Amino acid sequence: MPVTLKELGARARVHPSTVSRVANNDPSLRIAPVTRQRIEALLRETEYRPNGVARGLKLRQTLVLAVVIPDITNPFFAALFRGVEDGASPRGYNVLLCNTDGSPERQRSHLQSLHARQVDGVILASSFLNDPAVRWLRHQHVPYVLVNRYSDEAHDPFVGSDDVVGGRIATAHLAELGHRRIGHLAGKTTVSTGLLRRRGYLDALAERGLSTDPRLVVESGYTEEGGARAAERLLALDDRPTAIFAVTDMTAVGAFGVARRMGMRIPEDVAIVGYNDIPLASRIVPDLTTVHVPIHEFGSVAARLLLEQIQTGQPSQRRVIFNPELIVRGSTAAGADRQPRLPAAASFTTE
Amino acid sequence: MPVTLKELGARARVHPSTVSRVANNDPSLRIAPVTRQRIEALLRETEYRPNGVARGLKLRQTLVLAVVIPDITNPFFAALFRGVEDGASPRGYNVLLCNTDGSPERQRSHLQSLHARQVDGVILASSFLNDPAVRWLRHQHVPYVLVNRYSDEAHDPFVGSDDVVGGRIATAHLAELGHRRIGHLAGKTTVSTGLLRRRGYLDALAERGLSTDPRLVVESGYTEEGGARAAERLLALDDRPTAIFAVTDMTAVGAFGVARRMGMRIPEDVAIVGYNDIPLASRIVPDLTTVHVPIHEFGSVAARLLLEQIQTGQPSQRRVIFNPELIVRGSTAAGADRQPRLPAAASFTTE
DNA sequence: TTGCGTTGAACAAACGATTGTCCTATGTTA
DNA sequence: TAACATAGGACAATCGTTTGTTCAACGCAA
Repeated sequence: MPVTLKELGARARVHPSTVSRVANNDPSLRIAPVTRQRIEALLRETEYRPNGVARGLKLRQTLVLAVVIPDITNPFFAALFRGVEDGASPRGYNVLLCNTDGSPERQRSHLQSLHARQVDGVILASSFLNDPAVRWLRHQHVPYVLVNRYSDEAHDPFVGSDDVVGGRIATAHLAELGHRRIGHLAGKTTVSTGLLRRRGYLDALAERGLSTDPRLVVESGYTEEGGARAAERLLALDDRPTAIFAVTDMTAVGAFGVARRMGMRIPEDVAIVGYNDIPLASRIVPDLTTVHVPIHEFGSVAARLLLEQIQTGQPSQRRVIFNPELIVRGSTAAGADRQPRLPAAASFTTE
Repeated sequence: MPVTLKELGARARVHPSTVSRVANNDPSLRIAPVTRQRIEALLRETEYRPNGVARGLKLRQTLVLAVVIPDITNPFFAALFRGVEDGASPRGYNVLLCNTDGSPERQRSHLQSLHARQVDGVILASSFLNDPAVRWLRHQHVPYVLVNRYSDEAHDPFVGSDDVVGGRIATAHLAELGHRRIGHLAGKTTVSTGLLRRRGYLDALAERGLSTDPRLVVESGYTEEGGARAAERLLALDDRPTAIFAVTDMTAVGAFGVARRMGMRIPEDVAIVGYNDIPLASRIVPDLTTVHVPIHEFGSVAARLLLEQIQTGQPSQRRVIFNPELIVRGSTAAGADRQPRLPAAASFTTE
């Protein structure tokens, strides 16, 4: 058992509250220097650390945040988590991690549990459009920040990229290369990234007067497996696309596997573009053309926004939107120069 | 503010303790059916959830575990974490995640913070040989399980693979292929995996009477970057190795990059074997021959061992050692059949 | 009517820390 | 010398639950 204030009080022959005041350097405490030294010696000797649970109960602050994501084995979320921890840890916070596997039910149950645990705030990267769980957080006055996906436009603090622009530049790139039939692995329409990147895709096609054959847009979800299933459908079409824009890098990786199994060459038989620029994207062969977003910063900025709300006690509505940036690699350009990407200027807008 | 027992007591016109007993279904409670129903209705209506912090203080159990690892962006640790969460979450536990980046100082500071927070147990996958932090955990009576790396042979509950055997089969494989000069990216001698896999490497060479040129063994650490630096040294030798056994897949990936930059072909100019069989291993080109271990199970078994200790209140010394298994892929065998790996029988020994 | 067993709860003491208030002894000033 | 400051801490309430103990009221038997 760790030592308590009561024990220390007994050993120093003072009241526990006095030990507490010395430990916390309470300026309102007037104390004889000799007594203070006796107590301080004892604190050092016993390596006293206040019981965080008791402290949490009294102060109503646990110094714990939570990150809720679909799946930590997806490199995107691993990088995101690091960003959060790197932002929160120096301020004395520890971070809980909850995986939902994309299930609203598991998400809800995790959030309830986190609320009962009195976590100081939640970073949610698994929200749906019009998500009742988000409304519930708001209603319970749990400080929170949405990341990557949002729920209700402009109502929640949010960190992410401009998905419409991202979807557009990805698709435009394929069009510029001369592709006329461009398929889309579209995530889910119940998720903002799915809806918006698809919108960007459609915008780019419309701007160029290209066909928007509905069969070229297939819901894929966000897993490699889902990407594979959707890519199979796309590539099984009679008039199959010569290029594919995948809603995320992991779905693109799923498509890679399918194309390879079908004996198709990338990019000669089918060009592929992903989204997010996870580390894996530059290591597969051919390396993946993708839309770069600053994943680690998503996390650290979200942590900052969350801590701000916690400190002020005020819910915020700040939205930090990063500009996505196309990274051209081998999956679209056969002999693509392998130019090293310059570190992006921290270009973003905040509203 | 969530509703409290006191408020509910007032509303139901009973003492808060009575509400608590109804909520917890205390069998020692004798209560009039009508009163019980009134309280139960109120509990449902308000969706009462006991304050976890207060509960933790009283019950001395927080239902929080912690996982301490070097870096979650390393896919090995991401899979490990999923295993832990999948084992712990169904039992009502939440899991804190702490990254140390391999720094003993950060590890120590995280463990102290976790202890002050009264976490119920710790899963530690970043320990060193003879680690003072592990002794400290033992001394503080914090339930813990070491994973992948151990600190003091046979003293701690542990889940991992037989690293000597793993190192041996990896090296033996290269020797069987005819390689005479086999290099080793050796991790760190301060870490059990580094020491033991190196021992396996040396054993395999000795058994075949092959040279054990000390220049062929280079400390690499466990990051991709570290693997790259070490591989550079190895491949810069006049009589450079024709094959390399890397202590982990990530160091092998570092070596891949270097070999590629030096214009060497894998496996023709240099064959490479990794360790762990992370998902990435089968996706790079050529795909990586490696030593398979059940990463997700490492995590879930560790969670089980930890919860056992917590329930019994007794520290355990159980060690679960999985048999590693060689997966031959393209990084050692030019035309390697791409045979799908059969799911490994759950072969392991427990001591 | 007294006594006793039940029923149906209330009471109170923790868990460990924080913090506003109060108290006593010692000086100091008028 | 009386009144008053001040120094140096002690006291006690509180955060929300849990759980051993107590207690009033009632019914029933002797």
